[in-house]
Amino acid sequence: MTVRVRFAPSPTGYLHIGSARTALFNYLYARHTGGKFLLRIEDTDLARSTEESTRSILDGLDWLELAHDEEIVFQSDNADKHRATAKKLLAEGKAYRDFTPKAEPNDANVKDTIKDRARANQGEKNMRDNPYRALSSEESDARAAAGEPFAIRLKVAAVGKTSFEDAVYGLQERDYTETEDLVLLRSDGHPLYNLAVVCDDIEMAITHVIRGQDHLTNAHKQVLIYEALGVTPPTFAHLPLIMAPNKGKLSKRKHGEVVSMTTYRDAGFLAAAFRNFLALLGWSAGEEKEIYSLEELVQKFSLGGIHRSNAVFNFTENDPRKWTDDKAQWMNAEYIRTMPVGELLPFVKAELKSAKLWREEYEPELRAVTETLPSTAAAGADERPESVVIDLPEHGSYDWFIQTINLIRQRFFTLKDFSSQGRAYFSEDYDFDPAAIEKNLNKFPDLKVWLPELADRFETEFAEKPFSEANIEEGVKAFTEEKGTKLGVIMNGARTLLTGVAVGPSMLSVFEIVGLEGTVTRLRSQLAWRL
RNA sequence: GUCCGGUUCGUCUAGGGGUUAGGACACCGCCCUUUCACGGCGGCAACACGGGUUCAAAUCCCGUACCGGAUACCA
Repeated sequence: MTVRVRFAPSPTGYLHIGSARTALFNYLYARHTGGKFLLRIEDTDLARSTEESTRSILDGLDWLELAHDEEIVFQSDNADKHRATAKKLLAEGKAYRDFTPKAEPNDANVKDTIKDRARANQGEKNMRDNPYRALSSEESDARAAAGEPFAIRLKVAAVGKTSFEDAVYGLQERDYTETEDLVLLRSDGHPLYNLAVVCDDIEMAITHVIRGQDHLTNAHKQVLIYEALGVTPPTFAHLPLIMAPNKGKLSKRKHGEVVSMTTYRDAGFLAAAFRNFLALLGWSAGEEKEIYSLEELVQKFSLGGIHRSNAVFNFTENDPRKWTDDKAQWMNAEYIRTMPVGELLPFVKAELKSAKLWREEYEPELRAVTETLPSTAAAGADERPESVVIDLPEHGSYDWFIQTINLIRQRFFTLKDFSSQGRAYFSEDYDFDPAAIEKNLNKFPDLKVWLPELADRFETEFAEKPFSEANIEEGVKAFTEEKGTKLGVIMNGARTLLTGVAVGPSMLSVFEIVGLEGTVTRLRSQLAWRL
């Protein structure tokens, strides 16, 4: 039988990290088994569901590149079928009408109210004491015909237990006395979650239900409905939860943006890196390896590798450096630094475009995506050259662009860095970091004269000679000796003027990448000095 | 309360009767170096607790503690 799984979010907010992982695991399982990955929007809670939220969830899945098969199912479209199913169970005597007036909704702290009620019922609560359970069908029909409102509840047997084999948590058993006669249909005719899920899963021919562990007890209720319907339940696989650093609930309200997928997209994360990170939160292939391509994840994924214990998504509020999980940040940096540059290029292009730094000269990118480019191969490559600049491509050309990206990405963490820290490589209009000025320029006032002087030297010296690393090094060293200063003073001063920041690749590479003309102009510029 | 689940470095985790308890991130140190958030090398750091079974327990069993989930005419 072909595996069919589904991701079934309720559209009451953006795609958060927990749902994203659930979606990913469903996707991986489907691809691993050659099955189908379906999407169902559980929008039956009219009050809370929004179209905007649906769109945002779709955006998130799209960003993570978790493409679904077949048409999206909107649960609200199936309400009639759900009602029909409830009525069928009623007709068969497997459910009954409950004429108890609907309890007052206490919106305030529903959760607490429920808990208090449950605690109050402790010990002696008989789940089968509903007076309408035993009402004769004649009387029930009569009261319904008279227009008396009623909910439809499933008639759960008095003795016995539900049981199923969870693919993650193993054999799960629950005594009937722990489960009340659950409501299938509200008195206003609105079908309830457990009914809707079972009906839809049957209709969609779902074979494996992979979802959060918070649904474990729902699974028992759903098994009851499957049994009443005479349908074999699917295989359940419940996932451990992702918790906040204090091991409490990770919530949108309390933790805000860190839990939203769009945050990561907007912060310059690569979907591949985030997927990789997510996959390792609650699942492991049982080997000492961290970087997995999507293909490898698909190939190695198994329900058996899913953990039973919750995982903490670790971050520190109010610490800009640790605004999100360290490992996620590292993973992203690792991808940016080591993935084939051809694969990275489209993302860099998008980033530069949005920062208005993209030039048509960089364009012939098709070649890049298909060809393997100079060194810095895939993740796991044994060596990372300090500089990958090999020759002197025309400044601003396509080849120059590739080499520049390859050079600067070695110290980058996100795609955003290409347009912020890397701005000076693509534009003459870049800012100077005051700390860099202080550290590399102000401390050595002589540089105000020396650097323009160096520019003159470069201009004459490289009129004929190629402006290449070896030659530059020779020139700068001679200049340094003449001035009786240290190489670092000149280099770091130049770095600040040329790039605006105090950190970056080897200065020789920077000179070469910026080019003779740019270097000369920037060394002569007094812009930074005025700050 | 009751039911269900969980507990290995700060975090993600490997290991499921005999291991110096492994890796990754983070942190710290050293090296490289013109800078650095790159890279290299190294360090710190964990089996929740108590019983039992066994020649031998992180690993199996029981209990306790703690954490989480569930409890609804929400999804």
